[in-house]
Amino acid sequence: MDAKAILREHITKTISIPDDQFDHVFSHFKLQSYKKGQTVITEGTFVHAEYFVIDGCLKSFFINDNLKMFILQFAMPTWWVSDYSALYSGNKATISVDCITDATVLSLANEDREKLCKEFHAVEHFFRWRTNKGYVASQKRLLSLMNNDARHRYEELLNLYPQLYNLVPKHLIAAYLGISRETLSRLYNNS
Amino acid sequence: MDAKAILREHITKTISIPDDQFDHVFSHFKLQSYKKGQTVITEGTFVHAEYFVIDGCLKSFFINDNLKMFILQFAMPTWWVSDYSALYSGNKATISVDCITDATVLSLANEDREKLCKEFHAVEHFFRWRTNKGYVASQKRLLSLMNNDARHRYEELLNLYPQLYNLVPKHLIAAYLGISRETLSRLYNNS
DNA sequence: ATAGCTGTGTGACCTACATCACATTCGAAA
DNA sequence: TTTCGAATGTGATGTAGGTCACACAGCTAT
Repeated sequence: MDAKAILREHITKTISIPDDQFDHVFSHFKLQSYKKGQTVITEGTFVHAEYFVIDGCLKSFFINDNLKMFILQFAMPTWWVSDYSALYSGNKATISVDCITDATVLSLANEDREKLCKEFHAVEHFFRWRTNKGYVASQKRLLSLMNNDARHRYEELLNLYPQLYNLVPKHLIAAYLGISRETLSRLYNNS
Repeated sequence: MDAKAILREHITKTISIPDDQFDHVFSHFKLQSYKKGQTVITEGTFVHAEYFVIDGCLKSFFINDNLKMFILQFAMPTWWVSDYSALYSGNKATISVDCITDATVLSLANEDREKLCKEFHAVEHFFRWRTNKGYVASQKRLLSLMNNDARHRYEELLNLYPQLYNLVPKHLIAAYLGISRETLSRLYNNS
């Protein structure tokens, strides 16, 4: 299935949209390929677009003053990723996005999204629901972080995304869970 | 300023809307008063509405198996609060909402919000942006929870919402920060 | 093949915070 | 004004997870 079909299928889970309208919408997306390790959004620079993942795996992450990394999101196919705080506000990025594997994405510029939302009520509806889901997921993760210990969160993550176990280096999983790589290593080895 | 004017002012920060349209929108809201301690959403029951705070302070919270409480949000005037996970999905609530002080809110039923979003493109736009902001705030809090220690998060909270210090009992602030009330007490005494 | 880098395991030790127990203060109701 | 419960302070002690240090395995590029 090509990028266009994947996006179409993704969108039509939330709204229905006639072919010609979708063609118009799709014309605003740009297909981009990245190599493993390449950076898509760099902390400290302006953010112009958000990205819909077609293939591969990206991460959005924050690096604190002690150079410790925290991962906000692993972005798998059909997920959206960006620094939304920076994108919506027009400020410089505080988080970065890069590629854990070779990746193909569809990029959508901020002003194109806003233009499309204005043109088509249904597109606005789609993006409202996409963010709704993101918001709910983020709240869930907040609760889990406060409520559950590291082992519990680790099992939760692997249940939700079994692919991650083989796809993503363990120290990145630790950075997502909010624990050190050593603690993660001990979690699944010593009992 | 009455409830209608407060809502109008709140909405027109994001969209512009003619008087007659706003009147129609407003007619779907129901003004409700609660006493301190009253419950607005009860865990385990179905959720039908979301709430726009006119006056007072509410909290949305989760209680785990050990009866430990975690606060997701303090809802102050012009904030929205509900169990959005339950509201959007139609499932029973996993979090509760109650009143820290006497409170006045405008309730908006889920199907009325969806109806209004369908009727007026601008209303859909408004709700998209409201959720955008919530999503960004939630991500920020996630990062802070992973990145910063308790003292840092405490100061962050008080900077952002100085009113909370006098308005809200300390053990609730602790439940928001994800620490025990004892630890919070030690934070600002034995400094 | 060798060098070098990235990822991972593991021991020793440290620390922020939790938990438990009890004392104290304060505000609201009787 | 007394009483009672909710909120808060504080000491003693426990523990999950962090940090540091070092070992070693497996790629990749020369």
